[in-house]
Amino acid sequence: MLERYKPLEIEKYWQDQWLENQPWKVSEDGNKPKYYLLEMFPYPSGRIHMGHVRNYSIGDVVARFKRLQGYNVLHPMGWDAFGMPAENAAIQHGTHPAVWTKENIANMRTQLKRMGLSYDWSRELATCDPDYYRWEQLIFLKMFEKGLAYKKSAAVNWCPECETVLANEQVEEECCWRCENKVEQKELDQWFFRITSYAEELLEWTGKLPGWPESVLTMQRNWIGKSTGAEIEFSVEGKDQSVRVFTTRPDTLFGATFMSLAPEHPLAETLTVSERREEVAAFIKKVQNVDQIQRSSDEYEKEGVFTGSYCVNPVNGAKMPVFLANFVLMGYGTGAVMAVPTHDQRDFEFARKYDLPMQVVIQPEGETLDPATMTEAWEGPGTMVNSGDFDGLDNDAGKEKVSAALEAQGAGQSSVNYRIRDWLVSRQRYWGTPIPIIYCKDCGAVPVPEQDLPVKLPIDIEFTGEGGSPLAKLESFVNTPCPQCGQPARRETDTFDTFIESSWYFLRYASPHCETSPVDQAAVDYWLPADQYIGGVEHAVMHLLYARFWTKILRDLGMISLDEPFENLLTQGMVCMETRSCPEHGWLYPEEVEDGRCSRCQAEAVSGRNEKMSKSKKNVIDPDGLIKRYGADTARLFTLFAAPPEKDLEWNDQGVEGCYRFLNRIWRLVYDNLATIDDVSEVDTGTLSSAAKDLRRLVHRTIKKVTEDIDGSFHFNTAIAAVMELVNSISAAPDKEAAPEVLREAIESVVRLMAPFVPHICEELWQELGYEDSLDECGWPVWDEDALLADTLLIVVQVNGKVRGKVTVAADADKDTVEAAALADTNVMRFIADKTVRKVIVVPGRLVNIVVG
RNA sequence: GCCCGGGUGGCGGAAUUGGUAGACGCAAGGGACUUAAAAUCCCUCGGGAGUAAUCCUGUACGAGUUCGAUUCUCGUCCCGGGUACCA
Repeated sequence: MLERYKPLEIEKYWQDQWLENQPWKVSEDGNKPKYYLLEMFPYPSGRIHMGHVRNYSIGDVVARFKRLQGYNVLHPMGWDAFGMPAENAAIQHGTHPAVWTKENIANMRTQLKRMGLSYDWSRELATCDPDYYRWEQLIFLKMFEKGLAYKKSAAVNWCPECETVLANEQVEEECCWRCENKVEQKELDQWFFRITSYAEELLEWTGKLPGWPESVLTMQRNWIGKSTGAEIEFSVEGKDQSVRVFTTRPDTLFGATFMSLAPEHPLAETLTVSERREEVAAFIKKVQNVDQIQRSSDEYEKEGVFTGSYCVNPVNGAKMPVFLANFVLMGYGTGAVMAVPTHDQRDFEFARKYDLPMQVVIQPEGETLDPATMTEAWEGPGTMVNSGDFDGLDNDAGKEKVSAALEAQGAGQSSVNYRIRDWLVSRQRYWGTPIPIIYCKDCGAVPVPEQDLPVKLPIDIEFTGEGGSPLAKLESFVNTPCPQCGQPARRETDTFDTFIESSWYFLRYASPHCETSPVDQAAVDYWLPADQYIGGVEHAVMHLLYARFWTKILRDLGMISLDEPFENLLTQGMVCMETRSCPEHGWLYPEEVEDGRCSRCQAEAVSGRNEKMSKSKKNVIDPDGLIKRYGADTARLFTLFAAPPEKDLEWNDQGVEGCYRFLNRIWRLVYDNLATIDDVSEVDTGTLSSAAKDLRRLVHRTIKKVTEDIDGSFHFNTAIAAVMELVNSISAAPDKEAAPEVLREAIESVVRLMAPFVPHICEELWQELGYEDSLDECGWPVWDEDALLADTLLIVVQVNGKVRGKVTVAADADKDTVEAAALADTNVMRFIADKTVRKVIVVPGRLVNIVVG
């Protein structure tokens, strides 16, 4: 055995072994329980970053741990390969997105292998591969057939200078990121998925996912945003038209004094009288330039414009002026609200500004509201007043009563509304899955016949970042005969949102090479649901909701029988770091800062916020340097030890050295004791000295702690700390050579317990300890309950809640004995001597609190 | 704005179900070994008082519940994530 730990040599040896033997290649096996461990697959941005190292180190611990526990573990890896950065690289550097992506995948695959992650690489997939996206196109066609995919008009960010659609991220302070021109909103015909049809089921199942963090479930519930209320129809005075509103407060209907419509509302134009047309048009234009987040914010100045038309309140015949208002969003409800200024704060502000009438219809208990003196709306509960037959009712009961009355009258009914909107999946970009639709001027939108799939993304294409969608300019792609009538037609040139690929890749892993359908049902039945999904908390809503949605879609298409894809979810925190910038050169990489100055111009580097490591802000650490210097085991250990997984990890590279030192300590522990423990008998628990018993107790307590820290809570940092303590104690253990069999058990336990975290060094040491089989073969250590028990316990003694002493008692001492020992402690006696003992609280095995006064 | 998290020494973090605040590691200081350096080992390490025993104080801030609060409740401040075309 070598005296020194040489990580790079060891890691190369074991990685070569793993490459050759593929020990983690799995198939369906009825003899073992299955365990599907899934980590969110990466976008191939170029190089792995610390977030990946963290995510995949966490996952690998669990995968290796479960394997050691005897599970048949599926642990796959792939690439979320479509997306905007590839196209940006093409525009900026002239590299084709396909080439750029392929190179990145090759690089990152090498990097992941260098980390010693236990993947079944035979299942690797890349979403930009036609063998993958062809199935997505098929699923889309089936959805189209069932009406779950449909087209409608929706707004996009449009840069008039570049003549291109911009993603939200490409809009900086309302301007295009490339040419800095003002961005406009433009209406386009786009494809949608009817996720709203699944809103109720998606919501209901949030109550049936006990393995998910409550915070994620709450976020999803709020995102779906179910609210119950009523839809009410208001006829327009003097016209054969009506405005439908959704309200959660039908109980306030008698207080509705005007109407507010979204500026985009289809009736906005027809309801505008000719003399107000100019003013209204100017207002609509102004609102269109403001984004929705700003529009719905509380601080945003509420503004509106009168259309000149009036509605009639169906319950009291009141004449209600119709306004367009900037805070009403077309995307929510019906895009129109009945305004009740007395009981809705936004309506209140609006009414005060435009001097509109107010009528109190809910009186809170013990108060009398008067519109003349009110300074804000009363949104709380109360008794209904000024509401005809409903006067005197509790407003909560009134909600249903009013809805019922409206229904009888034919002017409305109770209704449920969701905040969630249908999923817009069209993207006016190149690097994505082509949408398999052909437009014929006679037949309309015609699906590409199944046998013609996949519609392959053409490769011979130019990138300028200007002039609209690149695919639309490629005549050879666009022009194609109509599959129905044969006359010349045009292909859809939009591509799919890349969130679609990540909504079903975890199903494809079960049968990644299936050539007859998206998934092999038997394989999905065996492997799914994923027992554990691990990924960044930033995906709490969108990705995780879309993945749940598509699982249900595939179920309803009869392709799988699965309601939910992920049994347990671990959302890891982000890896954050301070950003730094130079006034001259913009964002700076850490290696571009020397002594707080920009390495290029020597200007002082400005420290920015601490935020998620991201390439665009250059606050990233390249894990490669770490691995080259210390090895993969140290890199893994450090990310696992630095913080518990669900917490954000603030990067600081000082702790790395300590982890490397710890691995050296383990190495030396084996090296120094190898001769002593070379040939020993079994532990005989009957004849152990008290020192040997103490060591053995700590060994078994550590096994228990590490097992529970990994299995229950993923608290790897405390698991590792426990092994560190064990190593310290073994080194310091008195007279350990006297019981070499206990020493051997202790040292072997250290190696076995660390194996999921730092596999290379542990395999190597396991071999040095004389084992020929891999650690994988010997299973996870089991603790001996009898070895855990101690003879004595340390009990803390408090007086009035403050620690005043500690006493040691026999482990089986009864309450009275413990109490007596506590009262007899000399320091404790000082504090109770001249006082009356009022109460003594004894917490068995822990503490005694003496209350005096 | 809205929704979801978080805030503990110089730093990362630990603390079972409300029961010794600061485990483990880093950094720092002191010492041993060495011609020297590296490596390793030993000691100190929240703040304050004290020779010491020990005492006071301390978990973002302000209240509350409790024999006892980092933990539970209410309010405030600050930081991070998401906000539907970044992935």
